Amino acid sequence: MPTSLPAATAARSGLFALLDCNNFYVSCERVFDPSLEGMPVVVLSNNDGCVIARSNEAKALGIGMGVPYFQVRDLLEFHRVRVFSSNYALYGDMSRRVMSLLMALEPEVEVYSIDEAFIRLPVAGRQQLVKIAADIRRAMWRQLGLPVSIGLGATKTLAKIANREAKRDPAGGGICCLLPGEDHRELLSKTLATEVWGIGARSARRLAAGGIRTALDLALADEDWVRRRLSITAARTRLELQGISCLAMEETPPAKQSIACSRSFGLPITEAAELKAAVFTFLARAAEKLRKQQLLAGCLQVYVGHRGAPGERRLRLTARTVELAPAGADTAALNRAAGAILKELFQPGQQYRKAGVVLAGLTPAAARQGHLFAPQPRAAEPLMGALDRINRRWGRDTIQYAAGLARSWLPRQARRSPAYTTDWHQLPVVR
DNA sequence: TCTGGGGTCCTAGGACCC
DNA sequence: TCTGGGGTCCTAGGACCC
Repeated sequence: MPTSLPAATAARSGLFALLDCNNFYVSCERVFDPSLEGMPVVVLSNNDGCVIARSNEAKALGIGMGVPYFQVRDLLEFHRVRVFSSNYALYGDMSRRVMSLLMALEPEVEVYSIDEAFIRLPVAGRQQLVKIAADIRRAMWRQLGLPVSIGLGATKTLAKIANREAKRDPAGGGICCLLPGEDHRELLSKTLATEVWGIGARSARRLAAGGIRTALDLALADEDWVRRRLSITAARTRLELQGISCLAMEETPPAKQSIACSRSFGLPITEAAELKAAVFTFLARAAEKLRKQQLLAGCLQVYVGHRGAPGERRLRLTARTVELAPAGADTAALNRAAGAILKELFQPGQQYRKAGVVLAGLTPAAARQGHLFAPQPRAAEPLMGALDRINRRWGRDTIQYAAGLARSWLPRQARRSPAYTTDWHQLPVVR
């Protein structure tokens, strides 16, 4: 086993920075409601199911990430924590603003998630790099009102670790640089293996079985052992921790391989017509995304979630997949296929709690394949184009298929804030 | 009573072929 | 009684991410 880290090789390849918006959903709520500043705030997942974002004040109260809402409801009430249902119209729009501002400041940007982006930076002195990061932070705060943290490293994985440290240690001013040639062993030894990007609970258990508990342990572990006992992915992570970059920037997002839409229901559903209405609504959304990306779907999966055997806590999913020949993006044709699947899946008396659709086998619409036996589906194109334009102009579901109208399945959203930035009728009013 | 949603990638195992 | 081996493709399920 090697006892020291290999010399950093970043001079050739430059540096990675990771920008991460602090407590993003909470920060979005705070932008439009300053009374939330300094207060404990949490944001719930869809259906008000569990806690998915917490302000620092809420974290300090011991409210965990992902805990079911009902388990902490009393605690939240006791501490007068402000609770919000998730408002993806708002978060998605704020995310677009973050990313376009960042792209205006920096030439090489990879949007990694709704609240994170990697930035490629040239190798430079610490002072110069800190100034670049500080300028980005200041711009995000002044122009959008959002606090962000920035971590720098020779690899994406090290930039992730630097970012955690930037959040943890306020002395760094929201910035942490792990520069090539410097000794990061202390920070790596304080970072648990589970906290490393790409190492989940299961991998961490396997690593622990081999005596590997920290990021430093993993960086120094035997390559073959990691490769054999875990995976090629973990072996890459090991190299990344050593400062050897294996994960490149992806500035243009790769073409989607699947498009999905699913929801948990606010209340259990027992009627076939209600279940169908839910599935048709999800399909309308998925098909709209499909057409927006100018893709065709080659297969459709529909699944429904219901309670399993008595005593089984987890939701059980039942699914059917059909091939679509020819591939298409016509909502009416997808509805017909979904309707046929639902006839097979539906069981009277069953209580359904969730449903979803997945469009897969995606191909570019421009490369449409002819089909020997089925009629060409192009007739639907003008109709779908008009439908999308009207719904974009006048709001989602202005026009929809009648079988999708029933709304008994709608998720719970008891505490949602207004769509401040994406709906004229919900603009904040200044008095 | 009440536990999200949208993705990607890896692996193992079986089918199939020569 | 004797019963290959290696490669590819596909799929389901799991792990992981935010």
